[in-house]
Amino acid sequence: MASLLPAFQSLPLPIVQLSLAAVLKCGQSFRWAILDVGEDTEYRLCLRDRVVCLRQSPTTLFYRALYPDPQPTPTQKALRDAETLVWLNDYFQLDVDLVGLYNEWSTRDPVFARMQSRFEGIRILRQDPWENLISFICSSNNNISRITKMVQALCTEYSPPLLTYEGEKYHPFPPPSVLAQPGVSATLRSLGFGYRAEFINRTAKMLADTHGRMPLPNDTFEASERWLMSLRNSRTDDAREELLKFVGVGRKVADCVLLMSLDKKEVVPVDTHVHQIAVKHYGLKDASGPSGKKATMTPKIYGDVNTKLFRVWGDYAGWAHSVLFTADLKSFASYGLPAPGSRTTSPSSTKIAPDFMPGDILPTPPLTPVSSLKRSNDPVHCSSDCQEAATLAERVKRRRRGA
DNA sequence: AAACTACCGACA
DNA sequence: GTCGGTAGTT
Repeated sequence: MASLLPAFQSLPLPIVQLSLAAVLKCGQSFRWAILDVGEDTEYRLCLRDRVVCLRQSPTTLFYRALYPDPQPTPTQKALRDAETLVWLNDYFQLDVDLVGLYNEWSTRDPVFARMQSRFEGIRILRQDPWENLISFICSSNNNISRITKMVQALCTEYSPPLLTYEGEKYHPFPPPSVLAQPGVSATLRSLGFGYRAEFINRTAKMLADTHGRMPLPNDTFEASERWLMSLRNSRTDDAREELLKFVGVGRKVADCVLLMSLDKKEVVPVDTHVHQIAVKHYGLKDASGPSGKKATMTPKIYGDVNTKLFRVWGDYAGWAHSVLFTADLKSFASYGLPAPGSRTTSPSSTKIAPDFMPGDILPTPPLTPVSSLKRSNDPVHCSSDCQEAATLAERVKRRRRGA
C-alpha cells in the first residue's frame, strides 16, 4: 500500500469504530464496488460529482476521490478533497462513538455482550434517501446478491458514466425525474426487476410530480430529493407516514429508509430473519404454528418484535439491530448453511464460529435508563407507540385505496 | 381486522 | 417448495 499512499489521504480511525469489510456489504448500500488490490481491498462509490475510493488498515482509513474531466487545478482539488472528508464524516456518521454504544448495549443485553467482540465496527451508514428508497423497493423478496446486480443495472441504464477509471465506467445513481419517465418500468422488467419495476417507476413519478422534478439551482440534487432529505427533520412517525404513501413501500422498507438515510436511529426494521432472532435470543413468543410452519409477518408480530428490541437496546436500537443482523449472517455462513441474503459469491467472508448458538434463550434484561448519548436533541421516539406504529402502516395504505 | 393470494427470480 | 415484502381482495 505504501507505494499508493501519495494518492490517498489518511484519517486516523480504529477499526472498532468502522469496519468497511463488514459495513459495506451487509445489505445497507448495494452500490459499493469492491476490488481486490493485492493483499488489500479497495472500495469505490460513485457520487453525483466524484468517485470516492477507500482502503483501511487497523488504525487508519485511507481515502481519495476521482474527478471527471476536466481535472481540477491543484487549488480546486485541495478544496474538493476537503469536501470529500466532510462527506466521509457525514456518510459514516463518525461523530457517533460506536465503542460507547457497544458498551451501552452490552450493559443492557447479555446476548450482545457475548458476541460483540467478534463483530466490531458495524455501524449505520447515513445514505442518500432517494437511492436508499429505490434500493429497498428492490429488496422485497430478494437477496443481497441480486439487489446489488439490479441497482448496478439501473445505474448503468439510466445515468451516463461520470468517468472511466482503470477501464471501468462509474455511473451515479439516477435522479427521480429520470426514473419517472414513461417506459422505465418496461425497461426495468427486461432487466429482471420483476414486479418491482412498476413500483420504482410509479414511486419516482409520484415523488417527482408531488415534490418537484426540477434540478435546484447550484445543486446536484432535484427538488424532490431535497424534500426526502428534509424528512430527517421530521418526527419518526410523520416521516414513516410519508414513505408509506409510495407504491412498493410497506412497513419494512419504510423502516429501512428511516434508519439508514433519515436519521431515525431507534427504528428496528423487522423481517422474518429479525423475527427469528427475537424468538431465539430474546424470548419472544414463537407465533409459528404447531405444524412448524413459518409464521407470516403480521402487523402485530412486527410491532411485538419492534417493541421488544427497542426495550432491550434503547435509543440506538436500529444501530444495535444491524450488528446482530450482520453477525447472524456470518454465523449462518460459518455453518455452511445458506446465509439469508448473503452474496452467492463471498470469497472474503471469514469463517467465524459464533459463541452463541441459535436456540439460546436469555431472559430480557431489566429496562435501564437510556444514558444521554449524542444527538439527544433529536425528535424523540415514543417507545410506547411501537405497537400503534405497526398498525399505522395498514391505516395509511388503506386510506390510499379508499381515496 | 386478519387472512389469503399473486407477483419475479434465484435457490435447494 | 422456500424466500431479506407488498398490493389487492375478501
